[in-house]
Amino acid sequence: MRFGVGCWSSVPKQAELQRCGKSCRLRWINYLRPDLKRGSFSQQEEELIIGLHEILGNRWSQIAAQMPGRTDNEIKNLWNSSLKKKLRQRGIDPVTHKPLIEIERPIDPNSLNEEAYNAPKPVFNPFNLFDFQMGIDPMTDNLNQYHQFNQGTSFDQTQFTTSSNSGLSSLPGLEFNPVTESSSESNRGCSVELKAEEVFGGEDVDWDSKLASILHFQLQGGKIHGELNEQKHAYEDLTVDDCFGLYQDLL
DNA sequence: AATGTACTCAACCGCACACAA
DNA sequence: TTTGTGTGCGGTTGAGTACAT
Repeated sequence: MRFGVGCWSSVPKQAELQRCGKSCRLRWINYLRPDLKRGSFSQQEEELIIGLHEILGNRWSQIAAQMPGRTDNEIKNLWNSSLKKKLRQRGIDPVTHKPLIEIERPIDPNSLNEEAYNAPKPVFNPFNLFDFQMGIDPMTDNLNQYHQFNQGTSFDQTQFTTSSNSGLSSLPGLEFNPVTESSSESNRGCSVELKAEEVFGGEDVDWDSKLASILHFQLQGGKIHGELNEQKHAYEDLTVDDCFGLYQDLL
């Protein structure tokens, strides 16, 4: 309080504490900060977390950034202890946010063998991909991502390479906010600015077109490398359902 | 009352990144 | 370019507590 939030490694020295700076920082962020909300989460807050998680995944710090007075640790604990269970009770898969009935579909004996069928399936989260694509041109740089995608393996988003953001700004319905303050960790690697009302479908948000744009964009990544050349004209004017259908076909 | 189980929450750990030297 | 340091994030752990048996 006396010297402001700054060099945490100096805090235990100044205060003569038997703690490391990292531990002091954590204690401040999760407990001592005066702007923290106390008490349990309201129903509204829980629904907001579910909505944000659907879009952001386990990016607790980014979720917390949308909820003043709540910490990432607090939200993470709530999710793991309570919200995951609530979603399952509602018949929703907490990882994909899709109905469980879609995931637990019966085995088709004419397709894959049972072992292959039961193997973990990659989860496609277009927003996750998109999050890492700020300042990236996957049309030219993310061939590796596309191959992983095409092989049905999990995505390794760390393998995205950076170059320009050409091509991104032309996508309809999407706004970009390239990060400029490198010191701001809450902004690191991220980019889609999110408002709570948008998560709940504010009137101005057209999620259908956003999703369609993102999925269309991913599929174009394949088209440009020739793998899907024969279908290249089919990607004009895709709907969300079309895109998800194509994605499933690719898997 | 004793024991087992489920749950919550603060804290720890390992890793990644930014930045300065 | 390399290395060391500081910092933040997400996954995980373990102590404490409430409740059931």
